[in-house]
Amino acid sequence: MPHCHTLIAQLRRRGCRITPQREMVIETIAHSGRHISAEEVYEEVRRRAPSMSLATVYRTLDFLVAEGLASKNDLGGGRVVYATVRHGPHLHLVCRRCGRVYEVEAHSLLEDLGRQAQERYGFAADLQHLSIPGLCADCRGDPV
Amino acid sequence: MPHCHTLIAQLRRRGCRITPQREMVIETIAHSGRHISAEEVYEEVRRRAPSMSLATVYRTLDFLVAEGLASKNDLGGGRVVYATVRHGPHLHLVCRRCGRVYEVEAHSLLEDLGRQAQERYGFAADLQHLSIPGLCADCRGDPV
DNA sequence: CATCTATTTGCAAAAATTTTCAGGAGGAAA
DNA sequence: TTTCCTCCTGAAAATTTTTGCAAATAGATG
Repeated sequence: MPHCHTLIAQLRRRGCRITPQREMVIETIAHSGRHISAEEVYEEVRRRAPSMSLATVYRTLDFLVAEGLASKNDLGGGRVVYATVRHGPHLHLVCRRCGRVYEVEAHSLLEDLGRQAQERYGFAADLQHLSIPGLCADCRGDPV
Repeated sequence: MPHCHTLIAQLRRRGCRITPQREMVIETIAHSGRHISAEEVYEEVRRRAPSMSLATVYRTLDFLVAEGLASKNDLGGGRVVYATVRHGPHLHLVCRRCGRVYEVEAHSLLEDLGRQAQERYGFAADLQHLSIPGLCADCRGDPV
């Protein structure tokens, strides 16, 4: 089953309304297979439905994030991207100087972190696309 | 030495220019002792310097984040807050449903995570104000 | 299939954030 | 202290994101 269908099925199961607009946004993010900006989603969706408004794209993206089916990552410099939750937990190491994003595998520590958050605070952490700011190797060597 | 002086001294050491505007923004965040929005910083700063522009507040905040002296946290629902890096590493567990933010102590796992990022990827993670999205205990019990 | 109602949408206006650009000033060097 | 160069600032414009509201509609029910 395609990824977008899985997501839509989940929403149905929760009793959320599935509108053509929502489907298109979901399909667009899911099919892109990468992190994509609101503007890109909008452009893509407009090809199929020129009447679709940008506001709806934003609202749908927020909706998906609130439902835990998509992640929102602020990469700095006005770059805000979304992606569906799909792969296993992994990290985005976002360099606060050059803005590069290093996507790295989740290791056991991440899982431990999630387990601890659950056990200690009853908090179900979304670790699918966790962003961590910092300084990358290149920028550390070039501090000025 | 007051916290804001420490921050300013660090910037000087790095060769950054210290302007009155930057000092005021730094003092405002540092003295607030909490997470504060750009708008709040602006209002506070304007009392002392009515000519200060909002654009400068935004630029200065971005600058501080890029320098690693402040953190920027998107709490969802249009709430974006800043804080100076001060305490040891700690987590913000941000509920994606109700928006509440639970500030919890850093545990050893967080330090391990930072160490691994450093060792494996040469990435110096900022763990002072790490935000993790998820679902809080209350909202898990009330999924609809 | 027709009806009903809470949700969702599009549009337009508002709010938030970033950029542009012409001065203005921090601070290194003389 | 004065000069100079680069970076910083204010103001306005541009861009991005959110919101209010009337109209439209998904999905439950009869």
